[in-house]
Amino acid sequence: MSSDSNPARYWLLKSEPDVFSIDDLKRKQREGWDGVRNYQARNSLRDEMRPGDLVIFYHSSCAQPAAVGLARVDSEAQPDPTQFDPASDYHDPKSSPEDPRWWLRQIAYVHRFEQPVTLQAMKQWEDDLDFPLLRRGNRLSVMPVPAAAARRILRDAGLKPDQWMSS
DNA sequence: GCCAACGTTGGC
DNA sequence: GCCAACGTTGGC
Repeated sequence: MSSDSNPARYWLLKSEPDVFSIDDLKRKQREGWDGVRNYQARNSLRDEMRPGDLVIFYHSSCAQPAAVGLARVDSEAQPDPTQFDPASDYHDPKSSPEDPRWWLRQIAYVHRFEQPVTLQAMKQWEDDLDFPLLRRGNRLSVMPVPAAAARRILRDAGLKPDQWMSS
């Protein structure tokens, strides 16, 4: 729940569907979003997200890059345990449990779009709405989504307002 | 598979 | 602190 003066924010999380898709999240219902190893994305995860914020789930590096569903931030920041695991691809020997470098959030499934909103379609918007995804060369895997862009995506995905507003 | 864009690393 | 080299991302 959020007050008018402190509205929920919107985020976009990229995932390669061959690795972890919206259907995987739907099946598991909740997932620790681990493996983020970029400082800007880390700062969003650790410092800026709040439980209850909505997440646009985006499929990248695939035949049809697109926003494919909705999720919700479902925890405070937690140290990403993969950074301490020498067997993990995400192991970071320079990090320590006393001063973790990488953080994650639990993400809860909300909805799988019946109509994905493709990157191609978003690029045809008459205005990029200051959406970082549409900026040239963008590589962030965790990014804020301006409210106007989030509304546009949800509308184009065929959702009505009462299907996504938190209650 | 190509390659533009960007982040990180490390020598100096 | 600069910056060239290198690695990664991700659309195409």
